[in-house]
Amino acid sequence: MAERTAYRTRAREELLNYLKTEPGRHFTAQEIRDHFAAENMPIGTATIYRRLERFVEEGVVRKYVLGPGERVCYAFTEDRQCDSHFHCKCVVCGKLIHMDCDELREIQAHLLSSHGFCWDAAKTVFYGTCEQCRNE
Amino acid sequence: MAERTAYRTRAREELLNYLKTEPGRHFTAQEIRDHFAAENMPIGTATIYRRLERFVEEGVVRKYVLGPGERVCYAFTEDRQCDSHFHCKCVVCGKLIHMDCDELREIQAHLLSSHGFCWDAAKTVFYGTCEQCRNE
DNA sequence: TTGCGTGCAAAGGTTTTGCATGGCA
DNA sequence: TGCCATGCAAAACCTTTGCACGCAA
Repeated sequence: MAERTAYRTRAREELLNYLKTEPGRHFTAQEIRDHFAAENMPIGTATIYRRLERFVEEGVVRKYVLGPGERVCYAFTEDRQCDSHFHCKCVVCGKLIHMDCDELREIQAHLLSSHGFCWDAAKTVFYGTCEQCRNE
Repeated sequence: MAERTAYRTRAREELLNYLKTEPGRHFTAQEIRDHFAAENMPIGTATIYRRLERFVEEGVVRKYVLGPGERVCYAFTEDRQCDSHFHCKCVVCGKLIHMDCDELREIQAHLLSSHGFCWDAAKTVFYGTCEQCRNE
């Protein structure tokens, strides 16, 4: 497998730094584009998509969809072993909650051993209502 | 809430019948369009999207995304009484697995009590791979 | 100097919308 | 007859691609 030399460019650095400001948070391509445009140092759309895709290949960033009709988004992966990280989305306010939960990890094992289903946590989003919205 | 009268039209009937031929299987809008075009009784794209969306509202059809960059797709929901159990969708073969599982129910309680998140099982789908597909 | 990375613009593909017509109740 | 549903075409959107230039190594 031919390994290309990775160049350290402005766009590359800025982009990754931005994602790193909130590890685990999901950014859409547009959010990223708007951010840099607002900072008066725009990055081309094509570059954003291409770079993000490269980051995904390199395993530095993860790619998600949060629901039908939702856009693809990207998040900086703190740890490589991120399959144990779960997502809950509030259907009322739209908030996305990141959750690190041992019980859920056990369930993952249970689904596999007892039901034969290998659940991919990275692809799954729990829909429901968050505490705040429930209190309103 | 004003309830609109549902008209029985050709497109509506045909569309639903087609989805019913394989309950649980997910169809993309294009697959559907191509199917009817091939049968020499085309249905307009807009109609397909609009109808499907209505079916989703009515709870007859479910809407899915199978992964980042994948298209939205739709599947006929066999039973209406799906609140009491859980759904796993195989991203390889598309099979929808209905699951009655006490451990999952416990997790539901755990999410609520420990994380404050009220998970709606009817809206959530576990994505992963089924046993059969994993063995191939 | 080499060739990867970037930016712009254009293309591609999917989904939505507007509007006139058709068809069910 | 009164509306909802449909079809067509165009628009809106998001993402990808082509190409020339810039820049890191």
